[in-house]
This record gives sequence, structure tokens and C-alpha cells, in this order.
Amino acid sequence: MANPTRLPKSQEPFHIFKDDCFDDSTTTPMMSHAPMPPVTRPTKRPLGSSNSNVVLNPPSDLSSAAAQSPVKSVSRKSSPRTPLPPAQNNKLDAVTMAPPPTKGSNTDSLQKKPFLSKFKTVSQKPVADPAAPAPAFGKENLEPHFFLQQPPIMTFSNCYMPAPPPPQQQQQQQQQQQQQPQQQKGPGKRTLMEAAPIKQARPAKKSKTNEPVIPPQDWFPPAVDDGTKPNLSYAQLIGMAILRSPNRRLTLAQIYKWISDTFSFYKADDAGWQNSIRHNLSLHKAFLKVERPKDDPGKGNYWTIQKDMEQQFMNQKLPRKPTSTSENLPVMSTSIEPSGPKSATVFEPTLPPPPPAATAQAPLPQLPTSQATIPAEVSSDATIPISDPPEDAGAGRLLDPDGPSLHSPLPAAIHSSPPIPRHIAPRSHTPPPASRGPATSSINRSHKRRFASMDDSGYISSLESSVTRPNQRGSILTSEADRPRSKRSRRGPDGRAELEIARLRASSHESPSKSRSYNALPPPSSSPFRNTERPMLPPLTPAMKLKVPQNPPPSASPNTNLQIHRDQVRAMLQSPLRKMTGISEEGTPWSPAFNLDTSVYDLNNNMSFGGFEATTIVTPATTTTTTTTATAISASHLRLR
DNA sequence: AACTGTTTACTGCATA
DNA sequence: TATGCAGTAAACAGTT
Repeated sequence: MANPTRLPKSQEPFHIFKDDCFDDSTTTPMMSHAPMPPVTRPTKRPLGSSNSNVVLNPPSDLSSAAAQSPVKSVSRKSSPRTPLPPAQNNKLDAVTMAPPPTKGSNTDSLQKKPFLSKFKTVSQKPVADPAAPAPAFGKENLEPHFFLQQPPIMTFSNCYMPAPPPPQQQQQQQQQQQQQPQQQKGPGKRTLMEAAPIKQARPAKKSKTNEPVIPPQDWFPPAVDDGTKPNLSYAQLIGMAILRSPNRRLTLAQIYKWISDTFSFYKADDAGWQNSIRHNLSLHKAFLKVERPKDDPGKGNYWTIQKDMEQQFMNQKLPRKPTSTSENLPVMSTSIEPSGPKSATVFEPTLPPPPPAATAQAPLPQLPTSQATIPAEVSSDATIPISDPPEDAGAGRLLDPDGPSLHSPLPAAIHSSPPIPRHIAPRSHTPPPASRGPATSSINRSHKRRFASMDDSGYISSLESSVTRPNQRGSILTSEADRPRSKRSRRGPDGRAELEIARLRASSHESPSKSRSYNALPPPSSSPFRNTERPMLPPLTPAMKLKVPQNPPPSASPNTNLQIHRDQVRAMLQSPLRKMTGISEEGTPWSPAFNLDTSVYDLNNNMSFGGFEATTIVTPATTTTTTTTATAISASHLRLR
């Protein structure tokens, strides 16, 4: 048994500053799915630390930039280092960003919750106490600001880039985003946010397709900590932690911290679960390791969630118990399978459902049109324009014992999909230590294991590891049959070889299926304009279902493609909407992208129209008056690039 | 030395 | 009963 060695060593206090970006009242949340109680703006208060030696100074220019987040467009002086590529100056960039409805006190900054979750918790963590020493999980990793008690209020508009540029641009943007904060920070201060271009340690796992819309971290319902083991798998815990962090990335230590802070069941000084966390991070395909920037010294890498997999952590699946109702959809299906009418009906009229119910959709803040349809190649960070506090400003602490959580959009009344924690799993009453085999068994196991390890290793664990790993301990390949190992080859689907295969397979059926299915999901309450109380109005335009444009035969020449596409665009431009709304070309509220400068189309001939999704995505940019036409145009436009 | 990350081994539960 | 998944423990290597 490993000794619980780590944690509280570092006394490095981390001060938590609230990002002021919410001062920027001009930015409004793209999502208004949650009936948020008026939030009084909390004053910024640093979390206390047990040790006052270190003060992470907020960026020196913080005050000057008080009203704006460093990365806000307003203050976005393009980095000298990473000038916008020409492509980014392209109007297309602006495409999807709908002018956010103004709403006061919205911010992308983390904001303290005025009142706490109504879900009561059994045990409140001391961590919440500013004065209390925060458990130090890692010296280098903990500075990040964890906002305790009060889930951050981060508006979606601030959290996401308006429209994901094409992969190439995304990359650049990503870098840019990451560098921006840097520019404004004091040189000496370590800025965790300023991730250098993130390099995927596991490139193979890179997400390939449409990027689901991930709600801001404040969207997530509070976790309930009743002191018992949460009914969440480790993977889910990790996912929750990451998703609730502003950057969607956390270091291992931060993950530890979030978990231990959030669930008292997990003690900071208990190495067991931490081992499991590490194990999960390594094992779970959804988690991606992202290299820590060179200028961000510290231990360990950042961990993010693979793009396609984020959804599964939003729908916090309940354990596979018969008791679990239909609302708890299988995890993996989320990002891919449209739930069909069911999911649509579930959310449609209401506010964005809390994650648990939010099955496959990115219920929330719907990103600008393109966001959902464009292949995302960025790391999770890239999608999150963090205007925020440097670095993982902490996954917001989930649970607030005392009050309704701001970030829990759904009124408690809606119980169709209660926040996970509500379900007190039967298991929760029997803490794992007890339920699991006692230490003795593990001892036995360890003995067994030693035996096994001597003759084991009979299987090819992976393409990579088997081949490249020089040092396979005692791995003499013996046939699987030789091994007494009972049931199955352990490495079945988990084996790396399989993973590789799966990955290859997955990459082969790229977007079409995935994106379609995903996009097919109703744009539930993504529209900020959609009011709960207000029944949905029928679309102004007939429910014109976008037909998937006929794909030209693969063999069609570029010119043919171009011609076809032009015809289609032309046809779309003549849609009823235009006539009805009298939107002029230049007056179109859609976005600059809809200028339809034909020259744009000539830029590239490599277009594919296979892509019009059968279901369009109504995004804030195209809200109310928008029709599928606009979206389609947008989509087509983007695809042309 | 401690931490981080990977991998292996095994167990138990749930499900088909 | 076979299988898959999740959890647990541990060995080991690399990094800080």
C-alpha cells in the first residue's frame, strides 16, 4: 500500500482572484438557459491559505483591465508574437458570433455564488474555509484558483470563441489565446494559463470530429457531497473536474484537489483513490494528456478531455442500476447518437437541463453555428477562450451546501434528471473500503500478482508498447491459452492494440455520422433567446428541412463541385427568409460571413458539401429570426474553407 | 524523494 | 456463464 505521501506538503498558498471579465457588461452570455438568480457581484477575495509566504499576484495590469478579461476581444491586442494569420482576418471569423444580448453582471469570470446549492451536503469541506489550509496536492499545480463554494459564473459567450476557425486557424488561435493572457501578466509570475502551444502527448487520441458544445463550467450542477462515496466513477470525477475548470484542463494535482475538495469521501491524503485517478487518466480514452508548457514549470502535464468525449461527462451517468431511469442515458452514446425525439422533448421547452439529463447534446450555450459543425481539432483548451484567470482557475467547486447553485440552471422542480448526487447510490452507503475486499485480499492479490507477473505478460498489450517498449518486464509472449487467467483476456477492448484499432476505425468514419447524429440533436435551449416561459414559436420559415445536398460524385471535378455548390448557395439565398425579412445583404444580422462574397468561394475548390447536416443548428448567431437557411449558408460557407 | 504516468493483475458487479 | 466495466493495488519508469 502506498503511503499517502503527498498532498499537504506544499504550503504554497494560492490566492484566488476572481476574474473581472464579467465587468464587461457588453458581453452577455450566449446562454441564458438557466434562470439565474440575480447575482450580486461578489467581491474578489483571495482564498486564504495557510501560508502567506506566497502570494500569487494577480496580473499587474489586472486593475487596468479590470473591466475586461485579458483575452476579451476588446483588449485583444493581437499578440505580437502571433499575429493573426490572414485567414483570421477573414470575415469568416466573425461568422457565428451573435451579438450577445446584453445582460448585466455576466462574466466569464469565475464568480462566487451568492448562495449555495440547495442540495445539502453532509460534509462540508474545510477547504471552503478560506482560512483553512488548502490541501496541497502538488506544489506546482495548485496555485490555480479554485473557486470554492461558489461556482463560477462564466458566460458562455466568454467561454468560447465565436466560431471555430478551420483547424489550421484553430491551432493558431489556440496559441494566440494562450499567449494573450501571458502578455498581460507580469513576467515573473507563472501563468498557468499561458499554455504554450499545446502538444498532444497522445496525438493519436486527438479528437477528430465535430466539436460538441460544452457548456461553461458554471453550467454544471453542483455535486452533492454527503460524505459518502459519490456515485460517480473515477472517470466521471475526473471529467467533472476538468469540465468545471475554466480551461478544461487540470493537472493531476488539481484533479486530486478538486475531487477531494468536492467530495469529502476522498481524502486528500488517501493515496488509494489517487492511484485510481491516475490509473483512469492513463486508461480512459477520453482523457488527454497535454504537455505542460515549457514556461510553466511544474510537475505533470495537464489533462483534458477529448473533444468527442466531453459529453459523456456532462451527462453524469448513474450507475448501471435498474433503478436508474431512462433519463440516464448511457454515457458513450452521448456525443454520437441522437437521442431522437426523446431528448428533444426533454429539453426543448425548458431550460437547459442539468447535465445529468443532458444526454447527448450540448444543451447549453449553443455555439455559433459553425461551432457545432466544424471539425474541431483543437485541444480542449483551445475551445475555451479563457478570459480567465490564469490557469485552471480551479474547477469550480461543485457543491454548495447552503444554497441553490447558480450554475445549476434547472430549477429543482425539474426532476426529470436530477443531479447526480441526488441519487444516493446504494453503494454510497457502503463505502468502498468496506465493500471491497479487505486489505487481506489485496495482500493475497499482491502475492498472486507477483506470481503472475513472473510468467505473465502473455498478451500483446499494445502495438506501441509491445513494440516500442524496450523493457517489458519478463514479457515472454506466451499464448493466451497458457495462461490460467480465467475469464477473458484482460486487454480485450482495453488493450492498446484494440485501442489503436478503434481509434483508426473511429477516425475513418469521421464526421458524417458523428456530426450528423450529434447535430441532429435539437438545439434545446441553446438559444439565449429562448425563454423558458415562452413557448417556442414556430419558425418563420417553413420547416424546411435541409436536404443533404446531393453530393457530387466523388469523381466530379472541382469545377463541377463548384458549380453545384454555387447553385445551391444561390438557391439558398433565395429562400423565403430573405424575402420575408427583407434582410439586405449587408444588413443581415446573421454575420459578416453572410456577405457571401463570392470571391470567398473561389478561394478554395476543395469543398465538400457532404456536410450539410440534416439538422441544422440554431445558434445564438442565428437565433430567433434565423432559419436553417442561414445556418446552412453558414455551414456551407465554412465548409468551403 | 516525491510526484507523475503507464501498465499489469486481479476482483466484483452488472448485463447479455 | 461469458463478457464488459469499474475499482483497487502495485510495479515500474520518468520527471521535478
